[in-house]
Amino acid sequence: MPGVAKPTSVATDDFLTTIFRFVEEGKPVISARLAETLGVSPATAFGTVRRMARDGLIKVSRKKEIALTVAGNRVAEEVIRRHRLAERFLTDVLDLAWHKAYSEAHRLEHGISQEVADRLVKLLKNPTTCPHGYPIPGSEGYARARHVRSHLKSLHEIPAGTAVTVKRVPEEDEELLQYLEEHSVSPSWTMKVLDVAGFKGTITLEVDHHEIVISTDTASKIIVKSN
Amino acid sequence: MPGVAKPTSVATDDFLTTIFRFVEEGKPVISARLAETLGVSPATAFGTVRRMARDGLIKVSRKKEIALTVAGNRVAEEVIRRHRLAERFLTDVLDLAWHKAYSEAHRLEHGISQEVADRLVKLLKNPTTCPHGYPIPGSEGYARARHVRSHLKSLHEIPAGTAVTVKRVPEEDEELLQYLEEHSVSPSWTMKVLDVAGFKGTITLEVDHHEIVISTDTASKIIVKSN
DNA sequence: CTTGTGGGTTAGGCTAGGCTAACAATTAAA
DNA sequence: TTTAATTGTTAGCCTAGCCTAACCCACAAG
Repeated sequence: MPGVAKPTSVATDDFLTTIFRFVEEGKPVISARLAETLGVSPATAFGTVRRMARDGLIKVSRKKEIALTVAGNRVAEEVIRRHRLAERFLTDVLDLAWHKAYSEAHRLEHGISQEVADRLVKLLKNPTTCPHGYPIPGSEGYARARHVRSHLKSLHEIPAGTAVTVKRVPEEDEELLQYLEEHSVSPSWTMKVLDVAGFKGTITLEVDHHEIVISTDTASKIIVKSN
Repeated sequence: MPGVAKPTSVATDDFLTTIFRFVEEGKPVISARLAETLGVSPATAFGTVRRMARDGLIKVSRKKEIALTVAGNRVAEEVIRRHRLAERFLTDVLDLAWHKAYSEAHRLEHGISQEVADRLVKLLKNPTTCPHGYPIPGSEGYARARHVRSHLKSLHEIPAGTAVTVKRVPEEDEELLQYLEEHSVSPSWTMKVLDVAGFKGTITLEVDHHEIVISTDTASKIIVKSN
Protein backbone atom coordinates (compact mmCIF):
# COMPACT_ATOMS: atom_id res chain seq x y z
CA MET A 1 0.00 0.00 0.00
CA PRO A 2 2.58 2.65 0.88
CA GLY A 3 3.65 4.69 -2.07
CA VAL A 4 0.25 4.94 -3.71
CA ALA A 5 -1.04 7.98 -1.79
CA LYS A 6 -4.31 8.73 -3.53
CA PRO A 7 -4.71 12.51 -3.57
CA THR A 8 -7.03 13.79 -0.89
CA SER A 9 -10.21 15.76 -1.55
CA VAL A 10 -11.01 19.20 -0.23
CA ALA A 11 -13.49 17.72 2.26
CA THR A 12 -10.92 15.25 3.50
CA ASP A 13 -8.27 17.94 3.80
CA ASP A 14 -10.68 20.01 5.85
CA PHE A 15 -11.27 17.14 8.23
CA LEU A 16 -7.57 16.39 8.52
CA THR A 17 -6.60 19.98 9.26
CA THR A 18 -9.42 20.36 11.76
CA ILE A 19 -8.24 17.26 13.57
CA PHE A 20 -4.70 18.57 13.44
CA ARG A 21 -5.74 21.88 15.01
CA PHE A 22 -7.75 20.13 17.70
CA VAL A 23 -4.66 18.17 18.65
CA GLU A 24 -2.57 21.32 18.50
CA GLU A 25 -4.90 22.94 21.01
CA GLY A 26 -5.21 19.87 23.17
CA LYS A 27 -8.89 19.41 22.45
CA PRO A 28 -10.38 15.92 22.37
CA VAL A 29 -11.12 14.80 18.81
CA ILE A 30 -14.53 13.26 18.37
CA SER A 31 -16.83 13.11 15.38
CA ALA A 32 -19.50 15.37 16.90
CA ARG A 33 -16.96 18.15 17.45
CA LEU A 34 -15.69 17.87 13.89
CA ALA A 35 -19.23 18.01 12.56
CA GLU A 36 -20.04 21.23 14.35
CA THR A 37 -16.69 22.85 13.58
CA LEU A 38 -16.97 22.02 9.90
CA GLY A 39 -20.64 22.89 9.71
CA VAL A 40 -21.90 19.52 8.50
CA SER A 41 -24.42 17.12 9.97
CA PRO A 42 -23.26 14.38 12.35
CA ALA A 43 -24.26 11.83 9.75
CA THR A 44 -22.05 13.46 7.13
CA ALA A 45 -19.14 13.67 9.53
CA PHE A 46 -19.63 10.03 10.39
CA GLY A 47 -19.48 9.04 6.75
CA THR A 48 -16.40 11.09 6.05
CA VAL A 49 -14.66 9.80 9.15
CA ARG A 50 -15.41 6.25 8.10
CA ARG A 51 -13.99 6.89 4.63
CA MET A 52 -10.86 8.45 6.06
CA ALA A 53 -10.37 5.51 8.41
CA ARG A 54 -10.85 3.15 5.50
CA ASP A 55 -8.18 5.07 3.59
CA GLY A 56 -5.73 4.87 6.46
CA LEU A 57 -5.67 8.58 7.26
CA ILE A 58 -7.06 8.31 10.78
CA LYS A 59 -7.69 5.70 13.44
CA VAL A 60 -10.76 5.61 15.63
CA SER A 61 -10.33 4.07 19.08
CA ARG A 62 -12.98 1.99 20.85
CA LYS A 63 -13.77 5.11 22.83
CA LYS A 64 -14.42 6.89 19.48
CA GLU A 65 -11.41 9.11 19.89
CA ILE A 66 -10.01 10.05 16.49
CA ALA A 67 -6.27 10.17 15.87
CA LEU A 68 -4.26 10.90 12.75
CA THR A 69 -2.17 8.09 11.34
CA VAL A 70 1.33 8.82 10.14
CA ALA A 71 -0.02 9.18 6.60
CA GLY A 72 -2.88 11.40 7.78
CA ASN A 73 -0.54 13.57 9.78
CA ARG A 74 1.73 13.97 6.79
CA VAL A 75 -1.15 15.25 4.68
CA ALA A 76 -2.49 17.46 7.48
CA GLU A 77 0.89 19.07 8.10
CA GLU A 78 1.37 19.70 4.42
CA VAL A 79 -2.00 21.43 4.07
CA ILE A 80 -1.54 23.41 7.30
CA ARG A 81 1.89 24.46 6.07
CA ARG A 82 0.44 25.81 2.85
CA HIS A 83 -2.36 27.48 4.76
CA ARG A 84 -0.04 29.30 7.13
CA LEU A 85 2.35 30.29 4.38
CA ALA A 86 -0.61 31.65 2.45
CA GLU A 87 -1.69 33.66 5.48
CA ARG A 88 1.75 35.15 5.85
CA PHE A 89 1.80 36.01 2.19
CA LEU A 90 -1.64 37.57 2.33
CA THR A 91 -0.87 39.76 5.32
CA ASP A 92 2.78 40.54 4.69
CA VAL A 93 2.91 40.89 0.91
CA LEU A 94 -0.65 41.71 -0.11
CA ASP A 95 -1.30 43.68 3.05
CA LEU A 96 -4.62 41.96 3.58
CA ALA A 97 -6.37 42.69 6.86
CA TRP A 98 -5.38 40.29 9.61
CA HIS A 99 -8.82 38.99 10.35
CA LYS A 100 -9.51 38.05 6.73
CA ALA A 101 -6.35 36.00 6.33
CA TYR A 102 -7.74 32.76 7.69
CA SER A 103 -10.69 32.37 5.36
CA GLU A 104 -8.78 33.55 2.31
CA ALA A 105 -5.90 31.20 3.03
CA HIS A 106 -8.38 28.43 3.56
CA ARG A 107 -9.52 28.75 -0.03
CA LEU A 108 -5.99 28.96 -1.36
CA GLU A 109 -4.44 26.13 0.61
CA HIS A 110 -5.73 23.41 -1.69
CA GLY A 111 -4.25 24.97 -4.80
CA ILE A 112 -0.68 25.53 -3.67
CA SER A 113 1.84 22.99 -4.91
CA GLN A 114 4.99 21.90 -3.17
CA GLU A 115 7.06 24.05 -5.48
CA VAL A 116 4.97 27.17 -5.03
CA ALA A 117 5.00 26.66 -1.26
CA ASP A 118 8.78 26.42 -1.34
CA ARG A 119 9.00 29.61 -3.35
CA LEU A 120 6.68 31.35 -0.91
CA VAL A 121 9.04 30.32 1.87
CA LYS A 122 11.86 32.02 0.02
CA LEU A 123 9.82 35.13 -0.74
CA LEU A 124 8.75 35.39 2.90
CA LYS A 125 12.27 34.71 4.19
CA ASN A 126 11.63 31.50 6.07
CA PRO A 127 8.75 32.47 8.31
CA THR A 128 8.24 30.26 11.35
CA THR A 129 4.72 31.23 12.33
CA CYS A 130 1.48 32.36 10.77
CA PRO A 131 0.19 35.85 11.60
CA HIS A 132 -1.79 34.42 14.51
CA GLY A 133 1.31 32.90 16.03
CA TYR A 134 0.86 29.27 15.08
CA PRO A 135 3.98 27.42 13.93
CA ILE A 136 4.43 26.61 10.26
CA PRO A 137 5.15 22.90 9.71
CA GLY A 138 8.48 22.32 8.09
CA SER A 139 9.93 25.66 9.18
CA GLU A 140 13.03 26.15 11.28
CA GLY A 141 12.45 24.85 14.78
CA TYR A 142 9.00 23.49 14.04
CA ALA A 143 9.45 20.22 15.91
CA ARG A 144 10.32 22.25 18.99
CA ALA A 145 7.55 24.79 18.61
CA ARG A 146 4.99 22.04 18.31
CA HIS A 147 5.72 20.73 21.75
CA VAL A 148 6.54 23.93 23.57
CA ARG A 149 2.89 24.38 24.29
CA SER A 150 3.65 23.14 27.82
CA HIS A 151 5.52 26.38 28.56
CA LEU A 152 2.58 28.36 27.31
CA LYS A 153 -0.58 29.21 29.17
CA SER A 154 -4.02 30.47 28.30
CA LEU A 155 -4.48 34.07 29.33
CA HIS A 156 -7.28 33.16 31.73
CA GLU A 157 -4.87 31.17 33.87
CA ILE A 158 -2.60 34.14 34.50
CA PRO A 159 -2.82 35.80 37.93
CA ALA A 160 -3.22 39.57 38.24
CA GLY A 161 -0.02 41.54 38.23
CA THR A 162 1.78 39.31 35.75
CA ALA A 163 3.35 40.59 32.55
CA VAL A 164 3.01 38.27 29.59
CA THR A 165 3.88 38.11 25.92
CA VAL A 166 1.17 37.18 23.44
CA LYS A 167 2.06 33.99 21.59
CA ARG A 168 -1.07 32.87 19.77
CA VAL A 169 -4.51 34.29 19.09
CA PRO A 170 -7.51 32.37 17.78
CA GLU A 171 -7.45 32.01 14.02
CA GLU A 172 -11.02 31.87 12.94
CA ASP A 173 -13.13 34.35 14.86
CA GLU A 174 -12.99 37.35 12.55
CA GLU A 175 -14.83 39.80 14.77
CA LEU A 176 -12.69 38.99 17.76
CA LEU A 177 -9.53 39.18 15.68
CA GLN A 178 -10.45 42.60 14.41
CA TYR A 179 -10.99 43.76 17.98
CA LEU A 180 -7.71 42.27 19.17
CA GLU A 181 -5.82 43.78 16.28
CA GLU A 182 -7.19 47.23 17.02
CA HIS A 183 -5.98 46.91 20.59
CA SER A 184 -2.54 45.53 19.79
CA VAL A 185 -3.25 42.12 21.21
CA SER A 186 -1.19 40.24 18.66
CA PRO A 187 1.76 37.88 18.75
CA SER A 188 4.97 39.26 20.30
CA TRP A 189 3.21 42.17 21.99
CA THR A 190 3.58 42.42 25.73
CA MET A 191 0.76 43.10 28.14
CA LYS A 192 0.08 43.08 31.85
CA VAL A 193 -2.82 41.44 33.63
CA LEU A 194 -4.21 44.20 35.83
CA ASP A 195 -7.21 42.52 37.32
CA VAL A 196 -8.93 39.15 37.31
CA ALA A 197 -12.56 39.44 38.34
CA GLY A 198 -13.59 35.81 38.46
CA PHE A 199 -17.04 36.58 39.87
CA LYS A 200 -18.05 38.55 36.82
CA GLY A 201 -15.89 36.62 34.41
CA THR A 202 -13.72 39.47 33.17
CA ILE A 203 -10.04 40.20 32.92
CA THR A 204 -8.51 43.65 32.68
CA LEU A 205 -5.35 44.09 30.68
CA GLU A 206 -2.87 46.84 30.06
CA VAL A 207 -1.51 46.74 26.58
CA ASP A 208 0.20 49.43 24.55
CA HIS A 209 -0.48 52.07 27.20
CA HIS A 210 -4.18 51.55 27.50
CA GLU A 211 -6.58 49.22 29.28
CA ILE A 212 -8.99 46.75 27.84
CA VAL A 213 -11.45 44.34 29.42
CA ILE A 214 -12.21 40.93 27.97
CA SER A 215 -14.14 37.91 29.20
CA THR A 216 -12.43 34.94 30.81
CA ASP A 217 -13.82 32.89 27.99
CA THR A 218 -12.15 35.05 25.37
CA ALA A 219 -8.97 35.07 27.43
CA SER A 220 -8.88 31.31 27.35
CA LYS A 221 -8.39 31.47 23.61
CA ILE A 222 -5.31 33.68 23.85
CA ILE A 223 -2.07 31.84 24.44
CA VAL A 224 0.68 33.70 26.28
CA LYS A 225 4.05 33.20 27.91
CA SER A 226 4.91 34.64 31.32
CA ASN A 227 7.72 37.13 31.08
CA MET B 1 -34.00 34.10 -10.45
CA PRO B 2 -31.41 36.76 -11.34
CA GLY B 3 -29.42 37.87 -8.35
CA VAL B 4 -29.12 34.45 -6.77
CA ALA B 5 -25.96 33.37 -8.61
CA LYS B 6 -25.28 29.94 -7.15
CA PRO B 7 -21.51 29.56 -6.86
CA THR B 8 -20.00 27.50 -9.63
CA SER B 9 -18.06 24.28 -9.10
CA VAL B 10 -14.51 23.61 -10.19
CA ALA B 11 -15.75 21.37 -13.02
CA THR B 12 -18.14 24.06 -14.22
CA ASP B 13 -15.44 26.72 -14.03
CA ASP B 14 -13.19 24.51 -16.12
CA PHE B 15 -15.84 24.16 -18.78
CA LEU B 16 -16.59 27.87 -18.77
CA THR B 17 -12.96 28.88 -19.13
CA THR B 18 -12.35 26.32 -21.83
CA ILE B 19 -15.29 27.67 -23.79
CA PHE B 20 -13.99 31.18 -23.23
CA ARG B 21 -10.56 30.27 -24.58
CA PHE B 22 -12.07 28.54 -27.59
CA VAL B 23 -13.95 31.71 -28.41
CA GLU B 24 -10.82 33.76 -27.80
CA GLU B 25 -8.98 31.67 -30.38
CA GLY B 26 -11.85 31.57 -32.81
CA LYS B 27 -12.38 27.84 -32.49
CA PRO B 28 -15.86 26.35 -32.85
CA VAL B 29 -17.27 25.32 -29.48
CA ILE B 30 -18.85 21.87 -29.47
CA SER B 31 -19.23 19.31 -26.75
CA ALA B 32 -16.85 16.79 -28.31
CA ARG B 33 -14.03 19.33 -28.38
CA LEU B 34 -14.62 20.29 -24.76
CA ALA B 35 -14.58 16.64 -23.76
CA GLU B 36 -11.21 16.00 -25.34
CA THR B 37 -9.67 19.25 -24.14
CA LEU B 38 -10.81 18.63 -20.58
CA GLY B 39 -9.95 14.96 -20.67
CA VAL B 40 -13.40 13.62 -19.88
CA SER B 41 -15.66 11.24 -21.77
CA PRO B 42 -18.21 12.62 -24.26
CA ALA B 43 -20.97 11.41 -21.96
CA THR B 44 -19.55 13.34 -19.04
CA ALA B 45 -19.17 16.47 -21.12
CA PHE B 46 -22.71 16.08 -22.30
CA GLY B 47 -24.00 15.87 -18.75
CA THR B 48 -22.03 18.87 -17.60
CA VAL B 49 -23.07 20.89 -20.63
CA ARG B 50 -26.69 20.06 -19.94
CA ARG B 51 -26.36 21.11 -16.31
CA MET B 52 -24.70 24.38 -17.32
CA ALA B 53 -27.44 25.11 -19.85
CA ARG B 54 -30.03 24.35 -17.18
CA ASP B 55 -28.28 26.84 -14.87
CA GLY B 56 -28.25 29.55 -17.52
CA LEU B 57 -24.49 29.67 -18.01
CA ILE B 58 -24.47 28.61 -21.65
CA LYS B 59 -26.83 28.23 -24.56
CA VAL B 60 -26.71 25.39 -27.05
CA SER B 61 -27.95 26.11 -30.56
CA ARG B 62 -29.87 23.65 -32.73
CA LYS B 63 -26.58 23.03 -34.50
CA LYS B 64 -25.12 22.07 -31.10
CA GLU B 65 -22.87 25.10 -31.02
CA ILE B 66 -22.23 26.19 -27.45
CA ALA B 67 -22.17 29.87 -26.48
CA LEU B 68 -21.72 31.58 -23.14
CA THR B 69 -24.65 33.54 -21.79
CA VAL B 70 -24.03 36.91 -20.19
CA ALA B 71 -23.96 35.22 -16.79
CA GLY B 72 -21.65 32.49 -18.04
CA ASN B 73 -19.33 34.99 -19.61
CA ARG B 74 -19.19 36.98 -16.41
CA VAL B 75 -18.08 33.92 -14.47
CA ALA B 76 -15.63 32.83 -17.19
CA GLU B 77 -13.97 36.24 -17.36
CA GLU B 78 -13.68 36.38 -13.61
CA VAL B 79 -11.98 32.99 -13.42
CA ILE B 80 -9.74 33.75 -16.41
CA ARG B 81 -8.81 37.04 -14.80
CA ARG B 82 -7.74 35.32 -11.62
CA HIS B 83 -5.89 32.68 -13.62
CA ARG B 84 -3.88 35.20 -15.60
CA LEU B 85 -3.16 37.32 -12.56
CA ALA B 86 -1.96 34.20 -10.79
CA GLU B 87 0.31 33.38 -13.74
CA ARG B 88 1.83 36.85 -13.65
CA PHE B 89 2.35 36.57 -9.93
CA LEU B 90 3.94 33.15 -10.23
CA THR B 91 6.39 34.18 -12.94
CA ASP B 92 7.09 37.76 -11.91
CA VAL B 93 7.09 37.53 -8.13
CA LEU B 94 7.84 33.90 -7.34
CA ASP B 95 10.08 33.52 -10.38
CA LEU B 96 8.42 30.28 -11.36
CA ALA B 97 9.47 28.82 -14.70
CA TRP B 98 7.31 30.06 -17.53
CA HIS B 99 6.10 26.71 -18.69
CA LYS B 100 4.85 25.70 -15.25
CA ALA B 101 2.74 28.81 -14.76
CA TYR B 102 -0.35 27.57 -16.53
CA SER B 103 -0.92 24.41 -14.53
CA GLU B 104 -0.03 26.04 -11.24
CA ALA B 105 -2.32 28.98 -11.89
CA HIS B 106 -5.03 26.57 -12.88
CA ARG B 107 -5.02 25.10 -9.40
CA LEU B 108 -4.94 28.51 -7.75
CA GLU B 109 -7.60 30.23 -9.82
CA HIS B 110 -10.51 28.74 -7.89
CA GLY B 111 -9.25 29.92 -4.53
CA ILE B 112 -8.60 33.58 -5.29
CA SER B 113 -11.24 36.00 -4.05
CA GLN B 114 -12.20 39.28 -5.60
CA GLU B 115 -10.28 41.15 -2.93
CA VAL B 116 -7.12 39.10 -3.27
CA ALA B 117 -7.29 39.48 -7.06
CA ASP B 118 -7.55 43.23 -6.65
CA ARG B 119 -4.56 43.26 -4.35
CA LEU B 120 -2.60 41.17 -6.83
CA VAL B 121 -3.39 43.76 -9.46
CA LYS B 122 -1.87 46.41 -7.23
CA LEU B 123 1.18 44.30 -6.38
CA LEU B 124 1.76 43.55 -10.06
CA LYS B 125 1.19 47.17 -11.08
CA ASN B 126 -1.85 46.72 -13.29
CA PRO B 127 -0.66 44.05 -15.70
CA THR B 128 -2.58 43.83 -18.96
CA THR B 129 -1.52 40.39 -20.15
CA CYS B 130 -0.52 37.02 -18.78
CA PRO B 131 3.04 35.81 -19.42
CA HIS B 132 1.89 34.11 -22.61
CA GLY B 133 0.49 37.33 -23.98
CA TYR B 134 -3.22 36.82 -23.41
CA PRO B 135 -5.16 39.81 -22.14
CA ILE B 136 -6.31 39.94 -18.53
CA PRO B 137 -10.04 40.62 -18.25
CA GLY B 138 -10.79 43.80 -16.37
CA SER B 139 -7.38 45.32 -17.06
CA GLU B 140 -6.70 48.60 -18.80
CA GLY B 141 -7.70 48.35 -22.45
CA TYR B 142 -9.10 44.85 -22.14
CA ALA B 143 -12.19 45.47 -24.23
CA ARG B 144 -9.91 46.62 -27.04
CA ALA B 145 -7.38 43.80 -26.69
CA ARG B 146 -10.14 41.24 -26.88
CA HIS B 147 -11.11 42.29 -30.34
CA VAL B 148 -7.77 43.27 -31.79
CA ARG B 149 -7.23 39.70 -32.79
CA SER B 150 -8.10 40.77 -36.32
CA HIS B 151 -4.82 42.70 -36.60
CA LEU B 152 -2.94 39.65 -35.46
CA LYS B 153 -1.90 36.68 -37.53
CA SER B 154 -0.69 33.19 -36.87
CA LEU B 155 2.99 32.81 -37.59
CA HIS B 156 2.35 30.23 -40.30
CA GLU B 157 0.55 32.83 -42.40
CA ILE B 158 3.55 35.15 -42.52
CA PRO B 159 5.54 35.24 -45.78
CA ALA B 160 9.33 34.85 -45.76
CA GLY B 161 11.27 38.04 -45.27
CA THR B 162 8.82 39.61 -42.87
CA ALA B 163 9.76 40.89 -39.44
CA VAL B 164 7.16 40.27 -36.75
CA THR B 165 6.63 40.80 -33.04
CA VAL B 166 5.47 37.88 -30.92
CA LYS B 167 2.12 38.59 -29.33
CA ARG B 168 0.85 35.32 -27.91
CA VAL B 169 2.22 31.83 -27.41
CA PRO B 170 0.21 28.72 -26.56
CA GLU B 171 -0.50 28.45 -22.86
CA GLU B 172 -0.72 24.78 -22.13
CA ASP B 173 1.94 22.86 -24.00
CA GLU B 174 4.71 22.78 -21.40
CA GLU B 175 7.37 21.14 -23.54
CA LEU B 176 6.84 23.54 -26.38
CA LEU B 177 6.81 26.51 -24.03
CA GLN B 178 10.10 25.46 -22.53
CA TYR B 179 11.59 25.25 -25.99
CA LEU B 180 10.21 28.62 -27.02
CA GLU B 181 11.43 30.23 -23.81
CA GLU B 182 14.94 28.93 -24.37
CA HIS B 183 14.95 30.47 -27.81
CA SER B 184 13.48 33.83 -26.84
CA VAL B 185 10.23 33.27 -28.66
CA SER B 186 8.10 35.06 -26.11
CA PRO B 187 5.72 38.01 -26.16
CA SER B 188 7.22 41.35 -27.26
CA TRP B 189 10.30 39.77 -28.83
CA THR B 190 10.92 40.46 -32.48
CA MET B 191 11.84 37.88 -35.06
CA LYS B 192 12.19 37.55 -38.77
CA VAL B 193 10.75 34.84 -40.97
CA LEU B 194 13.72 33.65 -43.03
CA ASP B 195 12.22 30.80 -44.92
CA VAL B 196 8.89 29.08 -45.40
CA ALA B 197 9.30 25.57 -46.74
CA GLY B 198 5.72 24.55 -47.31
CA PHE B 199 6.67 21.27 -48.96
CA LYS B 200 8.32 19.95 -45.81
CA GLY B 201 6.14 21.90 -43.41
CA THR B 202 8.83 23.94 -41.71
CA ILE B 203 9.50 27.58 -41.04
CA THR B 204 12.90 29.07 -40.33
CA LEU B 205 13.13 32.04 -38.02
CA GLU B 206 15.79 34.44 -36.92
CA VAL B 207 15.34 35.49 -33.35
CA ASP B 208 17.81 37.02 -30.93
CA HIS B 209 20.71 36.57 -33.36
CA HIS B 210 20.24 32.89 -34.04
CA GLU B 211 18.12 30.68 -36.26
CA ILE B 212 15.50 28.14 -35.28
CA VAL B 213 13.29 25.84 -37.29
CA ILE B 214 9.75 24.96 -36.27
CA SER B 215 6.89 23.15 -37.97
CA THR B 216 4.07 25.01 -39.68
CA ASP B 217 1.75 23.36 -37.22
CA THR B 218 3.62 24.80 -34.27
CA ALA B 219 3.83 28.15 -36.03
CA SER B 220 0.07 28.23 -36.29
CA LYS B 221 -0.14 28.38 -32.53
CA ILE B 222 2.07 31.47 -32.28
CA ILE B 223 0.29 34.75 -32.71
CA VAL B 224 2.29 37.65 -34.12
CA LYS B 225 1.93 41.16 -35.45
CA SER B 226 3.68 42.33 -38.62
CA ASN B 227 6.16 45.10 -37.90
C1' DC C 1 -27.19 5.05 -52.47
C1' DT C 2 -24.80 3.00 -49.13
C1' DT C 3 -21.29 3.10 -45.86
C1' DG C 4 -18.36 5.15 -42.63
C1' DT C 5 -17.20 8.74 -39.47
C1' DG C 6 -17.98 12.15 -36.11
C1' DG C 7 -20.85 13.68 -32.70
C1' DG C 8 -24.76 13.60 -29.68
C1' DT C 9 -27.63 10.95 -26.57
C1' DT C 10 -29.40 7.35 -23.46
C1' DA C 11 -29.01 3.81 -20.16
C1' DG C 12 -26.97 2.14 -16.33
C1' DG C 13 -23.50 2.22 -12.67
C1' DC C 14 -20.20 4.12 -9.39
C1' DT C 15 -18.15 7.35 -5.52
C1' DA C 16 -17.94 11.40 -2.62
C1' DG C 17 -20.36 14.27 0.04
C1' DG C 18 -24.34 16.36 1.48
C1' DC C 19 -29.14 16.01 3.95
C1' DT C 20 -33.14 14.29 7.43
C1' DA C 21 -35.20 11.18 10.48
C1' DA C 22 -35.12 7.60 13.50
C1' DC C 23 -32.85 4.92 16.78
C1' DA C 24 -29.08 2.90 19.72
C1' DA C 25 -25.65 3.40 23.04
C1' DT C 26 -23.12 5.74 26.36
C1' DT C 27 -22.35 9.14 29.74
C1' DA C 28 -23.64 12.46 32.95
C1' DA C 29 -26.80 14.37 36.06
C1' DA C 30 -30.48 14.38 39.27
C1' DT D 1 -30.97 4.28 39.75
C1' DT D 2 -33.53 6.38 36.63
C1' DT D 3 -33.68 10.08 33.54
C1' DA D 4 -31.77 13.26 30.39
C1' DA D 5 -28.33 14.68 27.23
C1' DT D 6 -24.76 13.69 24.11
C1' DT D 7 -22.98 10.91 20.63
C1' DG D 8 -22.83 7.47 17.26
C1' DT D 9 -25.07 4.80 13.71
C1' DT D 10 -28.22 3.29 10.20
C1' DA D 11 -31.41 3.95 6.52
C1' DG D 12 -32.90 6.38 2.84
C1' DC D 13 -32.60 10.06 -0.39
C1' DC D 14 -30.29 13.57 -3.30
C1' DT D 15 -26.81 15.92 -6.71
C1' DA D 16 -22.48 16.45 -9.15
C1' DG D 17 -19.27 14.20 -11.71
C1' DC D 18 -17.12 10.47 -13.51
C1' DC D 19 -17.26 5.98 -16.40
C1' DT D 20 -18.57 2.32 -20.34
C1' DA D 21 -21.49 0.52 -23.78
C1' DA D 22 -24.79 0.99 -26.97
C1' DC D 23 -27.24 3.49 -30.19
C1' DC D 24 -28.87 7.21 -33.18
C1' DC D 25 -28.28 10.77 -36.56
C1' DA D 26 -26.49 13.52 -40.12
C1' DC D 27 -23.41 14.22 -43.49
C1' DA D 28 -19.71 13.28 -46.70
C1' DA D 29 -17.13 10.14 -49.57
C1' DG D 30 -17.12 6.47 -52.29
